[in-house]
Amino acid sequence: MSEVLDIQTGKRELTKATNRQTILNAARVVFGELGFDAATVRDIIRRTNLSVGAFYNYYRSKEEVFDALADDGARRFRPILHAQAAKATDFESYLRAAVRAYFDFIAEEHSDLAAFGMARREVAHPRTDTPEMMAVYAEVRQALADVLDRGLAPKVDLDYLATSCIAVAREVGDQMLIREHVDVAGATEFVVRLILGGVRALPGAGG
Amino acid sequence: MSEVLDIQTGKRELTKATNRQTILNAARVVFGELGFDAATVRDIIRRTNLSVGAFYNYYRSKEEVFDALADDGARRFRPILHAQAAKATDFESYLRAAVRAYFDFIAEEHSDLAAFGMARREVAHPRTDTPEMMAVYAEVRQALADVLDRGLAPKVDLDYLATSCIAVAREVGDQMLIREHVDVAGATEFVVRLILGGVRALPGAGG
Amino acid sequence: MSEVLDIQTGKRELTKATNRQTILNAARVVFGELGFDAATVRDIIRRTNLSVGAFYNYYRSKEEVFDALADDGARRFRPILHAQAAKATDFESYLRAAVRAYFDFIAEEHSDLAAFGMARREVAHPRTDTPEMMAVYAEVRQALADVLDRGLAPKVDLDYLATSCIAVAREVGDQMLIREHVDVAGATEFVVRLILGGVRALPGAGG
Amino acid sequence: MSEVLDIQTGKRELTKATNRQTILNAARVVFGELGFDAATVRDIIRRTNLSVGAFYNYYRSKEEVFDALADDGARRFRPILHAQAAKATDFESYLRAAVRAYFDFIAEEHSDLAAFGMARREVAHPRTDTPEMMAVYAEVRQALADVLDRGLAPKVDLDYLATSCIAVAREVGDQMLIREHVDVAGATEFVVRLILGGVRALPGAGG
DNA sequence: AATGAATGAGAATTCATTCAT
DNA sequence: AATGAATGAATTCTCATTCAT
Repeated sequence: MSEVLDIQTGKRELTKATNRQTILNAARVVFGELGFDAATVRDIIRRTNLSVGAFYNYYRSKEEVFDALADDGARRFRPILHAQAAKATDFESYLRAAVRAYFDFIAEEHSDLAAFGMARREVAHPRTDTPEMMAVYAEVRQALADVLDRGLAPKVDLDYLATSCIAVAREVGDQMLIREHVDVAGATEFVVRLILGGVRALPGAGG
Repeated sequence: MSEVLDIQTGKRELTKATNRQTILNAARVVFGELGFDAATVRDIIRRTNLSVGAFYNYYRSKEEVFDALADDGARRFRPILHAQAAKATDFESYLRAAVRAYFDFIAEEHSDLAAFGMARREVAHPRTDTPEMMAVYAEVRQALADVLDRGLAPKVDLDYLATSCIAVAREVGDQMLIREHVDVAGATEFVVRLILGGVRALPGAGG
Repeated sequence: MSEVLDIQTGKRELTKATNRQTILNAARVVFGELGFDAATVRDIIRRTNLSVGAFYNYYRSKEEVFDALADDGARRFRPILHAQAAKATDFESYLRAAVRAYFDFIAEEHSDLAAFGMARREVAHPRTDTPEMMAVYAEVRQALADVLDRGLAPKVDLDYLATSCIAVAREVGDQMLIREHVDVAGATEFVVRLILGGVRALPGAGG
Repeated sequence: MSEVLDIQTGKRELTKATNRQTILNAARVVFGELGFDAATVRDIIRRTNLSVGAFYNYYRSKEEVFDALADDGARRFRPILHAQAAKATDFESYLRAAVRAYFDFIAEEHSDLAAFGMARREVAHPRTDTPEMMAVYAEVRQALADVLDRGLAPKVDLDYLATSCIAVAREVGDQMLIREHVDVAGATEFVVRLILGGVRALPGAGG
């Protein structure tokens, strides 16, 4: 009987995990399309087979899914980023690895969503920041700051630079995803060259 | 009768044009603080001497003020941008002029808002973009794209580049405004060098 | 024109006052029938010509109407009670005056409601305490305690006695209202005799 | 299988009857604390080892537990009351016996609840009546009415009187329970004297 | 025009009850 | 029987927009 229970419990647990993820996926799309404020809980559950009540079985509030989304993204991306960072020997290799990891991450994310039959629609008042991505930005920002902090002359404005790198990666990443053929390698190369060239041109930079 | 009222109340009756502008100013502040969704019409009129009813005499909807604000920004910024562009002789001088114009614009905007005594309150999910600024981004993006289109080797990915330039200017601009001393010249220099250096490093770029 | 405005304003103010009272009256009935928890805002506004929105124009929450109701009752009954108390020379005359005032008050209240075409229905889980009445009880309790405090031997348990008097007046009052012919004089006489006789029989009481 | 479970878990499986009682006990506490409306089924089962599903195996609805609780109280109290009534020879002895039995009952009930470690939390609109106690009131009311009906002159208003007696017993009972030292004898004496004295003073009463 | 109360659709959230396991 | 996730109607409250004055 305990075996039977295990199987039953196993099914239950599986369903629960699946539902949690289903809601999270739907929320990612909806927040991405509409932004936090405009997105309603009903918008989210409409994209699932679940009921309003089920939503609240899994998340205590709209805010909580939002946060869970951020956690989810950060949790999945952080190890990837760290692994790449460990292998890097200089700024260029770090930058290339980080950007590549980020583009791979969002490309995979993107195709996951696409597999769900979800197309990113254009919206009247665009808010493309998923909390997930915001968490990823924070990660990248910190890592960049760490590396830049060690390798660059003190005259470089670190905040400006970190923020610029993030911004470029983010925007080019979005552009990349919009295109028919998602070319991760090409986008990575573009960003790396642009940033490296730019950094070398900054006053006080080693180059 | 309005004359009678003027005399009685002792203050000049606001003209129609003035009222439109009053609402627009209030809306700029409120949308900047709360974003489109969270901002309510009552939030806006609370910052004026007008009534909800008056709001709807001047604008047909909340959305319409939002759009009007965007138009207003674009309309005010376009001549500035064009004037700078006219003086520019090469990509560097154009870039510097455009970025400088943009930073001047947002710095002025910023001090206007500050003059309203706005203590930017904590907001759950902060939105710093007024529709006005968003419109300005669009202007700059277009101008940059035009110039880049003419001046660069065909191999450069124009979308990526324009997008990157805007992103950098926008993010550095936000950083600049956050700081105690708003240093337009310094921020401009940073952005120009970064982008120029980066562009030169791109494959197919002239040099 | 100011005259016109006055009239208009006058009408406006009148409507507002009327609406406030309308909601209060409806709330009195609904809370009386269903109790605070079971009563819904929609139950209340259903008994008026107003909309949900109007409810929230006048009261910020369900709780606020509840409190307003208590205030209203206390505010209207307190002066009546005090006037009667002032004329009283001994415990009997005070008691009679107070009980009479209370019965007059609830009888009038009752006929007001009846005039609105509202009949007190029986309910599954009876909650007859209107916040209004609760406030009145508090008033009476205090007054009784004051009088008893002065006139009775210290051995009498004041809390028990005050509470008992209130309870008797309250319950007999409810019975009185249920009957076809509302006989305020008869009910008053019953209560006064019962309590007076009872008090004299208590140990330590003067009688 | 339940045997297997018993052995495995090391505790005796609760029988159906026990479960019913467990739920009833939990419900008594919860309804006492929160009242019918505010109490949720989950509040009730949270105080047991059972599940929501089990709740509905034993009772068809929240309302049904409420009623069962009332039945339970009435059923437990009726024999006590009747036993006392049997011994009574006149109105005074009956009254004393009935009041005493009632106070004993609620005192016991009260200490049961206290034994649950219940720190009667602050509740917005406190409800001290369990349905059980309400049923007991009804019992007493009926018994009193029966006796009064036989023993008093026809001029006495029976409804008023029965209602008054109940009201006094109920309120004094509540007061009694609030106090540090629960003095059943003292409270009984107070109520009996008050009512007896009062009854004798009524017009048409024998005394 | 200006006013601000009225409207009511729609949002987030709760909870009694059902039902698959 | 027991379990607890799923359901969705119902609740409180908000706010863009309308409209009588």
